[in-house]
Formats: sequence, C-alpha cells, structure tokens
Amino acid sequence: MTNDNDMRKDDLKDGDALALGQQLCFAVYSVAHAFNRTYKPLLDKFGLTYPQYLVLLALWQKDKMTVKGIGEELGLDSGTLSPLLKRLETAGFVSRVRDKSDERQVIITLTPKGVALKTDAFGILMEIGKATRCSMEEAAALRSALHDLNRNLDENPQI
Amino acid sequence: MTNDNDMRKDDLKDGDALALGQQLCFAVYSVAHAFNRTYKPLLDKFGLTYPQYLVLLALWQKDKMTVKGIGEELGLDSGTLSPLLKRLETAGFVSRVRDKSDERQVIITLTPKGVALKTDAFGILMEIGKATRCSMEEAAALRSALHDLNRNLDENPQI
DNA sequence: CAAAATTATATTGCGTCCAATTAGATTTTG
DNA sequence: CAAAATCTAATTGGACGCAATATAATTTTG
Repeated sequence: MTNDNDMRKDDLKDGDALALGQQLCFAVYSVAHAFNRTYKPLLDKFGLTYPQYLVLLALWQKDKMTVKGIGEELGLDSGTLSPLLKRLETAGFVSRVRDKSDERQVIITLTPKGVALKTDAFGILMEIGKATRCSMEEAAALRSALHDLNRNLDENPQI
Repeated sequence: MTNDNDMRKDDLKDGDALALGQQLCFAVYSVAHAFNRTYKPLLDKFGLTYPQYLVLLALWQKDKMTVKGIGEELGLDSGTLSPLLKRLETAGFVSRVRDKSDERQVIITLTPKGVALKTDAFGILMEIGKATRCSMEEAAALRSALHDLNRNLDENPQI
C-alpha cells in the first residue's frame, strides 16, 4: 500500500500535474486574454469591444439575423446579447426591429455605418495577423486543433 | 485599377477572410467558453468558479503569495483579484493577512480546507482530461503552440 | 377553438475582467 | 531628513457571460 511504486494523488513523482503551466485550459484562457489585450487598442478606435466586433463579423457574413441566430453563431445567449445589441444600436452600427411576421423575433440589421466598418475590419485583421507572428499554415493547424477540441468539449454528456 | 487581378478589400476572391470560422481568435474564444462550460458542473460541487479554481491551482503550487504574485501567475489585476479573494476567504479556502514587514502587501494563505481541496482537484483534472479527448501528446503539442502564441501576442509593441 | 407547451427576447443577479482612480506604505533622492 | 516617486491593494464604473426568471407571441394538441 505504501511501497516505492505507489503514486498517491498528493505525491506525484514526475512533475505536478496541477501546475498551471501544464494545463491546456489555462493556456487557452491566457491566449484568450492576450487576444483581447491585442484587439483592445485596435477596437478602441471604433468604440467597439471584442464581443461587439464578433457580432459585427457575424453580421458582415449574414446580415439581418435574429438575436437567436447571432447567439448560435457566437455561442452567446440573450443575457449577453440583448444589452450588447442595444449598445451597438446606440452607437449606430445596427438597428433592432421586431419581425412583423413573428413578433417574438428581433431582426438585427447593419446600418450604413455598420456596413462601412467592414472595410476597416480588414486593417484590424491584418494587425492581428501580424501580432500572432504565425504563418498561414501554423494558424490553420492551430485553428483546426482548437475546432476539434471545441467539438470534443461540447460533445460531453454532462451538457 | 479595376482589372481582373485586383483584390479589393471588400471583394476577396478565395473565401472571406473575415469569416468567423476562419479566425484563430474566435477559435480560442470559443474553446475558452467551452472549457468554462465543462468545468462548471465539476466546480459547482465545491462552490468554486473557474478563476477561483485557477487561484487555488496557483496557491497549491506556491502558498503564501501576495495579491500581486497571484496576479502575475494568472495575468489578472487587483480589480479582479481583490473581490475574488474576498469570496475565497468568505468560503473558507484562503486567509488574507497584511504583511507585517511591508504593510502594502496582503499575503494569501491556504486554509486547511483550501489545502484539502487539492486532492479533489485531481478528480477534476481527470474529468477534464477525459472531456478533451486528447492524448497527452496532442495536449502537450497544443499547449506548446498556445504558449508560443501567447508570447508572440504579449511581445507586441503596442503593449 | 382553447388550454398547454414551446419559442424568442428581455431582465436580474452574480462573478469575472479591465481601466482608472484612490489611499496608504515604502523607497528614492535632493 | 523630507519631498517626490514608486509600489501595493482596494475601489469604482462599464462591459461581458451565464443561470434563472419573466413576458409575450406562436404552435401544438386535446
């Protein structure tokens, strides 16, 4: 029970598995913050936050989505999106109009100002690309690995 | 100016580079949320949030850190940590004592209850490991790529 | 058709996050 | 030594992010 080959939970031999640096989740958490910090000065110029920018990215792909539709694209719920979209509306980037044919739904539409911002977004994309110092191939590989991981985590029984 | 070879910003030929799915940053953002969702039911058992769990991970590695020390480990500032640590104190996992020799500093120390939780943490680690469905090698490779990316982003001039 | 179930959005409350400010302690420097 | 600069936490305010709840509209079903 207590011979030399025992590996007890609080007495690991080869490095501590609970070390922050060894945790994949912490690496992801840290990079997410790092991206946020990198985006901030770029987005501040337009008075946007990163999640607001994500909403605009989604709308540039497909305009006139419902709140639910945007939520499915980004993995966010109405508790996050409702106030965020009101701020985007106040800032003049989108309009929020309740659907006539189904009044439960609110259609989010880009304003001309919101559409115009798409051009600037390429500048931001370029800056971020430079900041990552990744080749297209490296970025693609990492993205692919992250997509797999995302799928695995979301396929968990508990959810 | 408008010949066939022109690539204007709003008229990309091979796929829209702004597509959400193609963005590395969005992949990271999504996985961070996915990890959070996966951790939540595991941490709820102990009444912990994920950032609180990160603080405990840091303290299990090195107890009796200052607020600043913990902040450097996790990349968080006092605006986040001060209230978080008070909640951990209220929950009985840590104590907060001002340093006698330098009263600017507050030393965070694990309580016996906080120390005891480390054993349970291995169970959480195991569950998360299963949820990722990654081999040790895959996880290590991804972690390494993320560490590089993190370093690159943080080495940016603008910061 | 009317009651029940479902759907879409909004609201509330709590816990991060960060920027900016404040307050107190310590160190530096003239 | 005393003023200035620096350092450490805490606080405040604005914006996510999510769970839980509320509300109104629509669909299902008996």
